[in-house]
Amino acid sequence: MSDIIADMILDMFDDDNSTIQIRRNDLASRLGCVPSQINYVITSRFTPEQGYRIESRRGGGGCIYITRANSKDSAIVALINSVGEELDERTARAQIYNLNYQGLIDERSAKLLIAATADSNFKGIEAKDKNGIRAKQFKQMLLAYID
Amino acid sequence: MSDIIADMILDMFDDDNSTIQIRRNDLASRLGCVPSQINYVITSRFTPEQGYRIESRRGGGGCIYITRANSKDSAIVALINSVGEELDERTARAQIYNLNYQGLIDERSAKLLIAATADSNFKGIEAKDKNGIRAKQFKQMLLAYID
DNA sequence: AAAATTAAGGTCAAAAAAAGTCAAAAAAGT
DNA sequence: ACTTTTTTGACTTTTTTTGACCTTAATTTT
Repeated sequence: MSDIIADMILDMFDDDNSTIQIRRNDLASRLGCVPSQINYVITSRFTPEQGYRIESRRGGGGCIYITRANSKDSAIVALINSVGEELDERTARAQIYNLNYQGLIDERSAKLLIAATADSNFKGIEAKDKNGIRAKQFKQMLLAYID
Repeated sequence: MSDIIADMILDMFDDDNSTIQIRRNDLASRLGCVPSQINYVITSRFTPEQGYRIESRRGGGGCIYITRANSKDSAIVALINSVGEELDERTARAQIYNLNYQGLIDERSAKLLIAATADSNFKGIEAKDKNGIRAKQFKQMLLAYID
């Protein structure tokens, strides 16, 4: 079942269309599965490591957006994969510096990334938590950059 | 529906026109919604924090005025100062959207800000902590932007 | 001029419409 | 047998929609 759901989602992408929109309940009832299975599929197979970014809105008219990185951005996706679950400030800085040096991101974005990942934003937060948040944000921001 | 209403309102603004006027009942019946939904949209999406000011007159000939703040340079600084110690995802989003709409930040930066402030980055973190981190990051990122 | 009527907009809370979470049970691999 | 992945469903949270009732202002009637 999960494969079918994943295929269905993949089929919704077409070449010029890097973002799709799904209604969770619709899709679930069309496929005859419970709605939460859609979440399962999304969280297990449409991860940042695979080059996908998820956004959603609850409430009336709500839906789930899935954005896919396109193939020319493979360098950034590769970097995302190298990050793992945690990321410290030093490493983040180095990566950002490098991305900018290689011309993969512009200077302003590099500045925003540096600002976001600075340790001073996380005062009082346990190391494990902050490095986890930083890793997630770093990946999300890079994905946002490329779409 | 609420999106349609919001768009309709946004469309009424043009460059030299920072105040618009709407007749609540008119707009509601034109769009086929109940009048109070107009209030809902206004209070949820045209808040002072987002740079809008609302005035209205009841009674015969009454109407609602919406004024958009058009402070140019120091607008970002003003916004930074208006953000307190905590910031939730929803408010962040609204502010980012507005900054971009008013041309104070570019689209890519808006995307990076949205990505950084997304709630999904903070799974498992206590509300107070995450809103604190978000507030700090938001301010730091905006400061980095205007550098 | 006062009273009544009509024409606005305002408020608030309940109901509905989504999506999210989490953990237990089931199935599939190894 | 044990481990990982999938399936399910009960419960939560967020956001939107709707409607009944309230307040204010302008207009009309007495």
